[in-house]
Amino acid sequence: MKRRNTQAQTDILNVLKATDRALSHEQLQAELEAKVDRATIYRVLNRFCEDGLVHKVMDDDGKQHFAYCAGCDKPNNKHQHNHFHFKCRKCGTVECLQHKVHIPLPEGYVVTDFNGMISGYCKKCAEEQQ
Amino acid sequence: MKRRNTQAQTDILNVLKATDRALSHEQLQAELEAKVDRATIYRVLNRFCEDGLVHKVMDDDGKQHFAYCAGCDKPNNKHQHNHFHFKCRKCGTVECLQHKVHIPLPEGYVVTDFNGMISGYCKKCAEEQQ
DNA sequence: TTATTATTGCGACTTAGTTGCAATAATAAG
DNA sequence: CTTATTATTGCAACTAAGTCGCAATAATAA
Ligand SMILES: [Mn+2]
Ligand SMILES: [Mn+2]
Ligand SMILES: [Zn+2]
Ligand SMILES: [Zn+2]
Repeated sequence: MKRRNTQAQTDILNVLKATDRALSHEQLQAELEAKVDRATIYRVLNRFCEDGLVHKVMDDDGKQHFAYCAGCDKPNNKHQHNHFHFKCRKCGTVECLQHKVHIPLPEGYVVTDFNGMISGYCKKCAEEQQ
Repeated sequence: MKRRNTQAQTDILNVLKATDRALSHEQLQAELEAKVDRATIYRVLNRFCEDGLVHKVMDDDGKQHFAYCAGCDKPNNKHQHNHFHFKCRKCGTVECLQHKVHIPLPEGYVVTDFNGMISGYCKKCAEEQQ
């Protein structure tokens, strides 16, 4: 399937490019002044993931967040998402952390995906807390 | 609220104690020959999590898995779940890996939870694959 | 200009997990 | 042992996130 250029796609990609955060569907839709259908947003995001333009992270509430691939590893031309994410329980932001991880696996195991998420309170919210 | 001893609870805990894996609701229910209601299973599991008896991990399909706390860190009497998990895309098992991780966070950030999950194929399934 | 087909919008659907409420039963009190 | 208290359970209804089928739209190729 050859990809086509559409407004919805460029709008969504621009929102993602404009931040270093991983956005939930909800957050993304809020940023899109142009009304784009829910299902379309999900389809576009999944296409971006397939194309390696964006990566998806699952938070511990089971909600997916999408981030533009900027700080991702590219060892010998292979794209890897082995970095951690931090989710603030108060303000809800999910940020990509720089820190890369390599976890030793039992012999014979094959890795296809990595999902690392730490939750807590970001500096701002931790201070406001009390 | 003081806890009471019930059959459902001991059954569920026994299933979890008998394995080193993190079980989904579905997998757990399959192990329970005694019919326990879906909602009850979830409530029991969440109670166990509150009590620090069990920990919950989210897989990248947004499905939660529960494991008995055996290999969890206990620095100065504080219970921590900073280990990784491996989920096999074929057989669906989620295992707790020994490997502990400490991720450096920006100053002022406060951690409350850790969720680390690697997906791929376990040795057995990788070999069968082809 | 027309044909091809990727993409969109809409609604219906699925799946995982939660919640309200009345019934049940574990523990404490008498 | 009997009764009272209330944590726990089962059931059904509900929620929320994400997916899917399908007809309409529109980007690209011919
Ligand atoms: Mn990436
Ligand atoms: Mn633990
Ligand atoms: Zn925050
Ligand atoms: Zn396997």
